[in-house]
Amino acid sequence: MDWRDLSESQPTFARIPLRLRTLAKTLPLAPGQTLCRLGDRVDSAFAVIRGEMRLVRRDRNGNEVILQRVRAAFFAEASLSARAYHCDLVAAESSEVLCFPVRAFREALNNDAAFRDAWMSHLANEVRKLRAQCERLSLNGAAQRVAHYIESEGVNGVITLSQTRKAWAAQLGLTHESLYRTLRRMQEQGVIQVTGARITMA
Amino acid sequence: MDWRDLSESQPTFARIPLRLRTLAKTLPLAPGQTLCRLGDRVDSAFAVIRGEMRLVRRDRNGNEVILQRVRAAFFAEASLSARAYHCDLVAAESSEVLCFPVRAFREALNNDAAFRDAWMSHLANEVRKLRAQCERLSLNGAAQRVAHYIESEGVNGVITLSQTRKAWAAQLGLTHESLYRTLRRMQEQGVIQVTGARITMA
DNA sequence: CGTACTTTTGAATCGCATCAAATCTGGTGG
DNA sequence: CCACCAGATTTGATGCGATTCAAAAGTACG
Repeated sequence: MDWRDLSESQPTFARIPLRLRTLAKTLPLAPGQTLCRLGDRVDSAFAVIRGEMRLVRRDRNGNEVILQRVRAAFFAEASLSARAYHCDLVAAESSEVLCFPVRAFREALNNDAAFRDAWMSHLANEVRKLRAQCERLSLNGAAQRVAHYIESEGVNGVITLSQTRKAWAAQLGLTHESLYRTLRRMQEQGVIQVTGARITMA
Repeated sequence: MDWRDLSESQPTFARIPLRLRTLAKTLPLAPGQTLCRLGDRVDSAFAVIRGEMRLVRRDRNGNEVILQRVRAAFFAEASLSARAYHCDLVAAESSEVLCFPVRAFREALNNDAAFRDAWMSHLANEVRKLRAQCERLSLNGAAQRVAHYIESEGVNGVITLSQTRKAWAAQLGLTHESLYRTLRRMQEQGVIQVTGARITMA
């Protein structure tokens, strides 16, 4: 996963103005390395281009509470309109993060209408996806979650998975064992039809 | 819940330019009434001011799949940058919806910098809240979800609930019975301290 | 060809949902 | 002021389904 790959999954990237692009710095991070801490003054906007970043807080016993895990995406978008970061940003594994100077980022949003539109539509799209995801995760029953995923992420009851089933299971908030069994059961009952990476609601 | 209440929970409302405000229309909806359908041309941006709206799709058997439930908030934000709505918008109960002409809304975003900033920060904030919510819902164990909620939504391990516990349970993806039992157990184990609506991590 | 990872199946366990019912609460109208 | 009602809160008993641990078979890649 590099800048180029990211441009495909995150179309917003293609709209980043050249000037802002030249100001971006790629920062390699070792596993466990901290990018910044709660309370630090916001000076950069970030995107993960390789690996996984975690937004964490610590309770008074020092236990980590994971607020978010991020792969191949912008993160901490809200810090653009904040003074200080509201949590720690830590690399979960060996990762690479793209850093944009926040001042230049804000200016670009103000001056470049195309970039701004892309950014707003990126945010709105995230909101839509995340709300669907929340709705899905609050369903109980693995089968219901699978059906919801196909209906909401697929096209006309058909979906082609672009990830392993193990990763899909994690996204659905299930163990991979549960997902495998559920898919088999649903297929047996004729609710879905599985052909490789292609799944169809019957 | 009316326009005034909404302004408190949704600060974005205060930033809506006067001109756009005068163009807004309040639309009462009966339970089950459809506001618009998948494929309809986008002509309005919406906010629920009373009741509950649902964004739904139907599978080929006609079963409703709820993509989102919305109370007291903007919804279908992504339709601002779309041609057509991507799902049905239906009132779950007797509701009131604020409708903004989408053209005027887009113009306001382009011309009014303060409104635009408020809107972007609204969206970014939604993204942050929703990502935390997803992370929470993918935890298993009621106690973990409660702890996560207090750590991420509270301040320094303390939270004052502004809703009934039943509603909180729903938000956590639990039955209210589970939540009551979990709170009692956590209190017995000294993990939290409950004082009315105020809950403190020990 | 070996290694790492995914996919698949099995068995045991545990926690949450579910159903049921009692109590408590705030708000309404008599 | 009290009776009453709707909804929230609380506790109990039961069953199902997901997790967990274990292990085997399949698959991609160097």
